[in-house]
Amino acid sequence: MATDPARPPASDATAAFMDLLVQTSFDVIAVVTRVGAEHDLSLTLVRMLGILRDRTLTMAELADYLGLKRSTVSGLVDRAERRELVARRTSSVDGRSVQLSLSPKGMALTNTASIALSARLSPVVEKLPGNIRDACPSR
Amino acid sequence: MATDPARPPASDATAAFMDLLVQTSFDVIAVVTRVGAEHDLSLTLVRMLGILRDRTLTMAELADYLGLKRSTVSGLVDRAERRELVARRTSSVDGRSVQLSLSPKGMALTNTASIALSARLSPVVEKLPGNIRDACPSR
DNA sequence: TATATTAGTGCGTATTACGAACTAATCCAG
DNA sequence: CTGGATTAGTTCGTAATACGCACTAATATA
Repeated sequence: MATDPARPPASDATAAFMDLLVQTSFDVIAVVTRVGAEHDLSLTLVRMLGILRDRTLTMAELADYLGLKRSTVSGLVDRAERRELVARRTSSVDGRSVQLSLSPKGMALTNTASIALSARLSPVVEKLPGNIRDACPSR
Repeated sequence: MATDPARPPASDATAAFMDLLVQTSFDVIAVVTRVGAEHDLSLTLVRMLGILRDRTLTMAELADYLGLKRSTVSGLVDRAERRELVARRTSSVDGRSVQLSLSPKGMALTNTASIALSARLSPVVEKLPGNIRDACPSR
């Protein structure tokens, strides 16, 4: 779960903040990965569903969002489509491009996983130093 | 651990904070992945080097740190060893177990990548809302 | 209209990850 | 002190992820 909080030169406070940022990020991603796995979703699939939650995108756009190559996304969408989480629809405007969107099933799964995630994330938030946690807008 | 009794219950604002946390984490991991890739290191390899930076571990211990199975770590270490980033040494205490440590080459690469990472992380920090960024020391 | 360009797909390969089966070393009961 | 259980790691087979390259089909442009 964790690269270690290797103590950086104590003089550089910015480096310490960076370390906290990286460490926290690894923790968060570990939680996302675990919650995803409990719903049979890889980290990449979680990201994909999260992105498609509010939009309809072409393959190329999705690849850009994910920072992946089109051939990679093609296979990703293949598997998601086989599981009926997303649907491909040929664009009516451009016969080459594909409009991707969440299926009802995909939407439901995304919502379920998202709720589970919030619950599991609180321990990570609790671990944050007070001054950062205080920036949490709930007060 | 214990929630401050004066603190109001979780709200939409907390959910927004969680979203920021997850989004920022994905951004950070993306940077780590990219910087890693520039040094021919996968995200998992980066984590592994980060962990081994300050310690010597057995395969089982490393697997625990990474949250991976031993068989997975075995292959990971195989490839890292082939690249002479880490060294396996049979424990003198227990003939079954292996002591893993960074090689000089692995240590050098870890330091190089770590410096590159700090530089590349600032844009992510810049993107944070002001009140959280203000919690960054030295600012 | 002929030729680029663009959108996606399919293929071969490497890495990452898992579980199950295996080997070797150590531990422990009797 | 010996033989069965445990423990540490490895190996193997499989699936998902990711890449680059070569390809098809559709659109754009010269």
